[in-house]
Amino acid sequence: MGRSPCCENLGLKKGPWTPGEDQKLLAYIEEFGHGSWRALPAKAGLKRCGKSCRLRWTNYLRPDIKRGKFTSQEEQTIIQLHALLGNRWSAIATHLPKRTDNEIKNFWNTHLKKRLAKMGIDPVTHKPKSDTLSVVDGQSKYEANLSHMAQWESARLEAEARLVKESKSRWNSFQNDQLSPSESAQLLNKWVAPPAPPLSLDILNAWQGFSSKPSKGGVISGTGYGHDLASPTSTLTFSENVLPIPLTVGIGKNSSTCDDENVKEENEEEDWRSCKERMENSITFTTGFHDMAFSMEGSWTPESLTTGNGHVPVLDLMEGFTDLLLDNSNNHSSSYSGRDSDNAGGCSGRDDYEENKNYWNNILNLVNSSPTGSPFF
DNA sequence: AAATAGCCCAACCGCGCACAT
DNA sequence: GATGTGCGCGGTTGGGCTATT
Repeated sequence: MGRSPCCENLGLKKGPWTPGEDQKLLAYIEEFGHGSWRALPAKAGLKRCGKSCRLRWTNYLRPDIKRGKFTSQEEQTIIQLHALLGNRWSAIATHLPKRTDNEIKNFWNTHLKKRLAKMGIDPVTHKPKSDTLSVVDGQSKYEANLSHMAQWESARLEAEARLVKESKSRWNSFQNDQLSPSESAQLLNKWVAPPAPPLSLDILNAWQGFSSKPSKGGVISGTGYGHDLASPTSTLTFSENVLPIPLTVGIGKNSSTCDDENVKEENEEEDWRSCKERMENSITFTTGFHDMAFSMEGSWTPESLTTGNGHVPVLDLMEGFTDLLLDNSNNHSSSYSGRDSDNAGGCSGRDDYEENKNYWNNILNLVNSSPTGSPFF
């Protein structure tokens, strides 16, 4: 609705923060908490708007910020989450402890995005820029399904992020209030009650259930989530364009077990061309979609995420994609030609299965170990 | 050594959501 | 229900730094 007027006030300082200003802000927040950002500058003796103070604190002064180079693990996480969530930096940041959304955004824009572009992949759609793949019914259906899944997880992650923030702010307020021990205990219980069963990706839970205990035709049991796919409250619109749809058939460094050694000498451009050719020739690309059996009205079951032969096309999509990127980031000019189009029964089918399992288990661990699980953090 | 280009990132801007009145 | 306020988010900018010419 209304625009915040705080920054329209004249006489407020803008631009880079001085060490003195940092010191004032830091000292004030350490002693009193930030409370109302709007009121903070006056109380702290700063000639800044509250918004500027909040930004300075959240992006720079906060003590729990990790600075410096992103690790390859962090890169991988960003790429994977971006493929799923798009530019929802705050949601992505909730799964990268000690990194700010701003930092992640900058890193994406200055590094990862360019890397994608260089490889001929549209960083927005995560599709090859010259998308020569024909759209068949099965694929369209699949894209729609995947879009729906991604929307779900996006909504969930947003909710998760909100929970985190609420918990944070309540804890701050709690700290600022002068309460008796019993009152404190009561409020603590109320505000930072033990979290409900860990929020995690339904898809991943489904996958975990699948990978740990394949069962026929049953919903995931024990997670508390697998059975409930009622519509999320989020009304966000998740563009299907952010989905990493066609990227990964036959790509990924881990698939190089079938590669000709000579191919490793090829440069990135050639790699991508080779990749595209293989995608275009792919058979599993379409059969995988046709065989996708899950219903958007029903539950996500381990079976619903797989094809008839137990292969998981959704996972292929993500896995090869991130591997490809990370591969490039590490200057490994290996080919990603490994997973042949007929790989359902090919040389790396079983490997793929294991890789995918590990891949998604890693993400699941990442998600489940996110700050949400901690009442205080 | 100077000029230019490109990179990087802190900070700003404007929008939209949630909530209060 | 309409309006105002506070806040958070994502996009963008601008200036410092480094590399290249």
